[in-house]
Amino acid sequence: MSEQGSRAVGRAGAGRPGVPNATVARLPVYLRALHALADVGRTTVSSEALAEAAGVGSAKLRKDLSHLGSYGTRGVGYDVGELVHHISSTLGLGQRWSVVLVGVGNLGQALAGYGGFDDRGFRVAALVDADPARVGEVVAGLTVLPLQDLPRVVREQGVSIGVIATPATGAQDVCDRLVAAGVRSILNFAPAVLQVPPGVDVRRVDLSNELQILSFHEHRKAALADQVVSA
Amino acid sequence: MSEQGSRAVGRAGAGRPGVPNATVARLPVYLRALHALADVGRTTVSSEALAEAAGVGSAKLRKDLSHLGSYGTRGVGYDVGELVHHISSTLGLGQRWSVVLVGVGNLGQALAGYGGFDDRGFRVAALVDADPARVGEVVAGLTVLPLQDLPRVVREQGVSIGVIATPATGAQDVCDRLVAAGVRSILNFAPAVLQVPPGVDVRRVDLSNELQILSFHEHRKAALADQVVSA
DNA sequence: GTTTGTGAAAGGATTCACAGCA
DNA sequence: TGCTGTGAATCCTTTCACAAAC
Repeated sequence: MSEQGSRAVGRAGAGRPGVPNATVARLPVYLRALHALADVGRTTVSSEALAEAAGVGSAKLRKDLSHLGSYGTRGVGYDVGELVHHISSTLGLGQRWSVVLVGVGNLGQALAGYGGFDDRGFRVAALVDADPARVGEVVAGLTVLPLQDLPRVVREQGVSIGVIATPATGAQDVCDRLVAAGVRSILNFAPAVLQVPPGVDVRRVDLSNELQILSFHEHRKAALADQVVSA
Repeated sequence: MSEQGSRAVGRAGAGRPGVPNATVARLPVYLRALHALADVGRTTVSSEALAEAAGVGSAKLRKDLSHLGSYGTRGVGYDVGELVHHISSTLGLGQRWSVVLVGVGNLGQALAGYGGFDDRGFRVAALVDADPARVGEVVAGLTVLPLQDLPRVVREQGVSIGVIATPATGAQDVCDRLVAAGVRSILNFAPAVLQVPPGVDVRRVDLSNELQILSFHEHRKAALADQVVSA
C-alpha cells in the first residue's frame, strides 16, 4: 500500500476513474484464477464461479470488477480472455518491468531461481550484493554485481522495481541507494521497516510477522476450546 | 486474515475484549521495533517515537495499544519491557509453537535456513516433501520425511502451524493432508488459493502478487508523470 | 430463468482533537 | 508542560438486495 491511504485516482485526461486499494490487491488473485480457467479451456465464467476459485464472495468480486468497467454480460458471465486483458492492463502488465534483486543469500538465491518473476511480465535485470566475496559469482545465469553498480544498472536496464533480500542490517542503506538511483517501487523481504521519501512505494513480506499473526489466531482458538471444555 | 472479517472476540471468562484484525497485523511490527529499542538500552518510549520506528502514525499506534489495555504513562510514554511483554502475550508468543515445513525446493530450503523461525518462539519440528528422491536428505540439520509421515509428526511433535512451500500443483493436496492431520493454521507460499474448512486460518505470501501490485502503482506514477509533462 | 452492475446500508479502520492524568 | 487514552468524525470496505439486461 502507498503511504497515503487514498484511492489510486489517476483522474483527468483519459484516465480510469480510480481503483480502490483493496481491489488492486485482489486483482492479481483474479488474474491467476482466470489464467487457470483459460488453460483448462473455459471461455466464460460467472462471478460465482470465479469468486469461488479466488476465495472471495461473489458480490465482492463483482464490485471489484465494476471498478475496471463493465465487461460482463448479464445472464451469461464474463469472457475469460477479455477479463484477463482488462485486468492485466489495469495492473500495468502490458509492459515488461525490469527488477533488480539485492542480496543473494539463502533467500535471494531462492527468489532468483523462482519462477515467480518471469511468470507475468517481470524480468530480473541484475543481481547485486554488498559482500565483495559474492561479487562475480554466477546465480541463476546472472553475474552478481557490486552495490556501487546500482545507479548504472538502474539507468542502463531501465529498472523500476527493487527487491531487497538482505539481512535487516543494511536494508535501509540498500533502500537509500535504490531510491537515489531512481527506483520508486520496492519489495522488501528484510525484517525491517524502511524509511522512504514520499512517492516511493514499499511493500513488505515478512515470514516472522506472518507466523506471529497465525500464532495470535491459534492462541485464540486454543482459548476458545478450553472454554468449551470447562463449560 | 481469517475467513470471517469479524474482530477476534475471545469474550467470556477472563478474555481480552477483542483486538481488531488490522491491529493484530501490526503488533509484530511494534514488537520488532521495541526489541530494537531494548537492544539499544532504551527503557521507555513515546508513541511518537515508536510510531516513527514502526512506520505508522502516532494516533494509530496509540489506538492499537489501547486495545491491549492501558500500559502507558501520561506525560512519559510506554515502558519498553512491559510493552514487549503485553504484546507478546497477546500474540500468544508465551509458548513455543512447532512448525512443519512442507516442500524443500529452492524456497523451502531458504525458509528452513532462514533465521526467521527461531527468531521468536517458533521451532521447525520437521521437514516434509512429496518427492521420494528428496526424502532422507538432510536440510538445515533435519532429515526430510515423506508426506505420509505428516499425521505422526503432527501428533508426536505437537505441530500447530504448517508452512507450504511446494509448487502450486499439489499445494491443495498438501493443505488437505495438513488439515486432516489436525493443523489449523497454514502459511502458504505456493501461488494458489487454498480451500479450507471453517476454523482453519490461511495466510498467503505471494511474490508475484506483490510485484503486480507494485506494477499497478508504478504504472499509475508513470501516467501521472506523463500528464505533468504534457501540461 | 440467469447473472451482472450498483445504489444503499452496515461494518471496520483511520484520523482528529482534546480531556485527563502524570 | 508533555503525552496518553479515547469519543466523535471521517473515510474505506464489505455486504445486501434488487432493478436492468441478456
